[in-house]
Amino acid sequence: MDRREIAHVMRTMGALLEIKGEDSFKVRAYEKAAERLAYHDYDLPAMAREGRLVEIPGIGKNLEPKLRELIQTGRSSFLERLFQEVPEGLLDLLRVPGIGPKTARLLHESLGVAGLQDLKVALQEHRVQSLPGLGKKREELMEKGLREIERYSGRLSIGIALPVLENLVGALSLHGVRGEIVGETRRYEETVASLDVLMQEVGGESPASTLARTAILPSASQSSLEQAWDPKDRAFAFRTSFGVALRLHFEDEQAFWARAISLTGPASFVESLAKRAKKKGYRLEERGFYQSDRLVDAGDETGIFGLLDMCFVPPEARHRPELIGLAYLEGGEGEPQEGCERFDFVSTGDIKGDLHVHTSWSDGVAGIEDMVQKARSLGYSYLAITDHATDLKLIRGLTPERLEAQLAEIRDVSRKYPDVRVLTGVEVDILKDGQLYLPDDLLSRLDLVVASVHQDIGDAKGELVNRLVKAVANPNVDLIGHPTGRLIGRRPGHQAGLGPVFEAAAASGTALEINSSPQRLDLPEELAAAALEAGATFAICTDAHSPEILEDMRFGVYASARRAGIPRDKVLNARERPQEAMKKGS
DNA sequence: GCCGTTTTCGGCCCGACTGTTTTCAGTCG
Repeated sequence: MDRREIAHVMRTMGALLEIKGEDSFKVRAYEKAAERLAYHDYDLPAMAREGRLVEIPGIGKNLEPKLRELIQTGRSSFLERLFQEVPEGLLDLLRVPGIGPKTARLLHESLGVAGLQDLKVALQEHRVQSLPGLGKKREELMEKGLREIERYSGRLSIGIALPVLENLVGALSLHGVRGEIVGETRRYEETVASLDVLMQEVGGESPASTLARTAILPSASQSSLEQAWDPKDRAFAFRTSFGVALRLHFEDEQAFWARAISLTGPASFVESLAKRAKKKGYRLEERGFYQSDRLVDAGDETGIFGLLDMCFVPPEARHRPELIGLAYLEGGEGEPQEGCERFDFVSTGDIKGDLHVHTSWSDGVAGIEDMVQKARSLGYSYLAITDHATDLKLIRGLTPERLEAQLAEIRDVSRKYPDVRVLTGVEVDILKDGQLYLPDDLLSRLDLVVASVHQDIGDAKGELVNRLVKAVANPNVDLIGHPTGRLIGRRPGHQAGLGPVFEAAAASGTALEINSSPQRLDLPEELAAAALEAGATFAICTDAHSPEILEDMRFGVYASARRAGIPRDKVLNARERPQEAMKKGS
C-alpha cells in the first residue's frame, strides 16, 4: 500500500469520526497523522515490524496499532467498524459547501440521505429547507456546490495519482519488470478516473506470476490475482482506497509502445496518429505498429513518431488537435526531434526559483532556513519568501511590525547561503474594495509582492474582476496569486469574465500565477491559454507551506502551463536572474 | 488522539459570517 493511500485511509477515519460527532481535536489528530505520512517517506513496513511507528510525530499508542494493521495487511478493522456506523456516502457530503459534519449527520438521520445522489433528490424535492437551522439559501448553496462536485466525482487528483504510480513503477523496476505510466496520468490531466500502468510481459511467466513475484500488492493472493485478470483487456483491475481503479495492463516487448500510445490516448489523438500511419504506409493498431503485416521495431515511442515524419508530441499536448497538426514534418527527413521547437514549452528544468512560498511566520510549518535549504537542494537560484499579510484571524499574518522583523531574519539567512538569492516578499490580501492590506510604501521596499484574493471569495458584490484589475494596476504588485480562487472539486472559483484582468496584466507587466498546488492548478489550462493569447506573462509557483511541497512545481508546469502551450520566455521564474523575475528590478 | 509536561491532565487553530433565529449553531477561510 502506497503511503499516500495509507494517509488517505487515515484521513477517511478522521472524517468518519467527525460525522460521528467526536471531539474535533481527536479528528485533527487523524488528519495530522495523515498529513505526516503523506509527505514523509518513512520505511513503514520496517518500522511496523520493529514497533517503531510511535517514533513518527503524531503517531501515539492509539494510532500505532491501526497504522500497523494497515501497513501489514492493507486493511483496517477500525475503518470497517466505522463504516458500519457511518455510511460511506456521507463522506462525499462533507465536500458539499454548506455541509459540515453536523449537517451531514442531520441529513442522514432525518431524511435518510446517505450520499450525493440522495442529496440531489432531497434538494430537488426541497426537503432540505424544512430541516431545523437550514433554509432556502442553504439549499441553493448546496445545489450549486453539488454540480461542481459531480463533475469530479470518481476522480483522483493528479497530485496523488502521479506519485502513487511513480512509486509503483519504481517498485516494479527493482524486480526487473518494466512499467510505464499511461492513461490520463501520463497526460497530466488535473484529475484522473483510473490509475493505469503498462507492464511488459516477462517471457515464460504469466502476468499473475509476474505480479505476485514483484509483491507490489502485498495483500493479493495468486488466486485473487487470477480473478482480477481480464483476458480481453489483457489487464488486471483492482479497487483502491482512493475510489478509482488501478489497472495494470500487460503487453509483450514488440507491441509495447504501440499499446502505450493507445493507452495514453486520448482517443482522438490515437485516431489521427493511425490515419497518419496509414498515409505513410504503416498501420498503427492497439497491439502493434505494422508495415505490410510485419511488426516494425521502432525502438520506442519516439521512434514511431519519427517513422511517421512527426515531432514527438508530448503526452500533455495530445488532447489539442491543433498541436497535432504542428507535429507533421512534411518532406521532412532526418532528425525530426531537432526540428520541433514548436513544442518548446516551459519545462521543469527551466524553473530557476519559486516566487510564492510560506513559512512559520504565517501559516507555513517550516522556518525560512528550511525552505531555503530545500530550494538549494532543488538547484534553484532564488526563492521569494511571501508570507500572508491578511486580517484573517486564523492565519497569523504579517503586520508591518512583524514584516520588519522577518526582513531582518531573511537578511541573516541570506548571508548564510550566498548561492541562493532569498527575495523578500509578501502575499498581501486584496481587500473587498480592491485595496491591498499593506500600505504602498511598505510594499515598495520588498523584492516581490504577490497579491491574492482570500476575502469575499464568493464575490457578494460582483466586484471581483474590478478588484483584480485594481491590484494588477498597482505598480508594487508583481504577481497575482491563484487568480480564480478555485479549489478543484470543491469550489469552481471565478473562471468567467477574467479577460479584462488578463489584458490589464499584459499591459502592466504584472505576472499571473500558475499555482502548482494539485488542489488549485490556478490558472487552469484553458485560462492560462487565454491569458497567453492576451499577452500576459506568468509565474509558476508552488504556494508551498512546507519544504516538501516545493517539489510540486511540476504539476503547475505540466498540468497547466505545458498543456496550455506556454513557452519559457513567458515565465518569470524561468529567467536566470532574480532581478529579471521581478518587475521592478532590484 | 497526541504531546509535554509544573508526569497524569490541559492545550491543541480563531473568529466572522450566515441564515436562521429570538440568542446562536454551524460552516468556513
